[in-house]
Amino acid sequence: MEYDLIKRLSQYKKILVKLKTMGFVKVFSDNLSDALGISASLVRKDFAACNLTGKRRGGYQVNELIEKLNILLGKNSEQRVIVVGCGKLGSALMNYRGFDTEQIKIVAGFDTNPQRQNPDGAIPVFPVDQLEAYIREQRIQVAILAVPEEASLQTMERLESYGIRGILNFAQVPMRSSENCNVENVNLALEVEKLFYFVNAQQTRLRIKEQA
Amino acid sequence: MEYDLIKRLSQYKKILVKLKTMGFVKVFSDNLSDALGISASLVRKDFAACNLTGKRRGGYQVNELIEKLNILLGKNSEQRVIVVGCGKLGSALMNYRGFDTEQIKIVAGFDTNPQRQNPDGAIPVFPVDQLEAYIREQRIQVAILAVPEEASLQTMERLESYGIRGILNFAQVPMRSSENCNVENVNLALEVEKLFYFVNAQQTRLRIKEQA
DNA sequence: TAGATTGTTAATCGATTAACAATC
DNA sequence: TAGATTGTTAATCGATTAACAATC
Repeated sequence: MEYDLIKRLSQYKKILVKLKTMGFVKVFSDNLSDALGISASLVRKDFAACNLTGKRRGGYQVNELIEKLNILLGKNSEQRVIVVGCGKLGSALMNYRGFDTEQIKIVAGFDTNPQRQNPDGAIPVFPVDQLEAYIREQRIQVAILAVPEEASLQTMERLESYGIRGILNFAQVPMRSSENCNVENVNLALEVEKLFYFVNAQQTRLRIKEQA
Repeated sequence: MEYDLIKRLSQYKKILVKLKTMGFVKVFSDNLSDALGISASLVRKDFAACNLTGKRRGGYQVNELIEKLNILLGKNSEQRVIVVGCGKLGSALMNYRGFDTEQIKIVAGFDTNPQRQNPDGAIPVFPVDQLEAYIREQRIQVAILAVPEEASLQTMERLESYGIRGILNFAQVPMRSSENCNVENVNLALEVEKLFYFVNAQQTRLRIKEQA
């Protein structure tokens, strides 16, 4: 999975920004490995894979790393995203504060329900039949999908055909990525299930210990 | 990561339930491997690891699998969860439809803001100072954390000290699991970042191709 | 019996870490 | 120069797959 690398790149960047505010000019692979709980080898390997070079004795330049990581992560252009499906979850995501710090900007929402539409809002919400025009005119590449389960497959296919290249999918049914369109599935129920599995497993283990 | 196994167990279960409604009585490892896009060996290995046995010629009993998977995933008792932080995201999660089908029940919310409190709602929202009493009295083990970044660390520590064993964390700062408490971090900004990385990477690749 | 599928062992693969020569 | 840190190669580890003997 190349996914882990991207995740780490993003983590490196966050730490580097913090270090910069603390006055750091250079960092060593050891510093970053400590902060992330991974080996220094992996840090160096990641950097090498991304053509981020350091000096054999002087470590890596913080400024240079941040700048290059921003380019790699596409942070130098604004990251415009639309939200399709503006029910409770969708509209919560439209106002999610966690996006602000990451140059991610929700530019519009779309919903079939006229009561949720509001073309004049701070973040406008349009009817779904304007999706295609909007995506093509504004050259939108990434969408967050928060429609009810029934509509998810059909909506996903429409988004792909309109030229969307990346989808963050909150529908209960996980979707697979296609050649043109990368899909990240966020399955909240599954995450909660994992937690209960661990809680149960832990208690079972304790019970076995007590018996022994 | 044992995480992948749990994820697959949950996926197996979902498929098996569907197959059951279609009248299936038994399944072969081949059927499940096709549905999940993994090898049949892995299916058999997963089942062996969970003491789910089949017959050398007759495959696995669908009913038996579902039942045992439900026990493993803790689905036979109701999975009660509280939501801490009932802003837009938190209250959207309280009403998230995707939990219903998985026996996950949001039993209460907690918020410091009196305007959001509503002890008599369908899902009551209490002041945060009632957290400890509620968790201990109701023996709550799992919490969803959707508080603003400033409050996340402190709230997490409180939850742990009150006996919470699993936390689904929506705060921007990822938290590490401790011995007693398992933390799953949902970092929405990171997910969106991944998508842009792929979109960019794909376009870069195309550009390079064109130049060649 | 012959055929099919499990359960399990060995092989493969990819990701991470350890080690160390190159070099600042 | 001596010492420290990178960049890279070899070793390790874990997860997945392939293969096949056991057996229904």
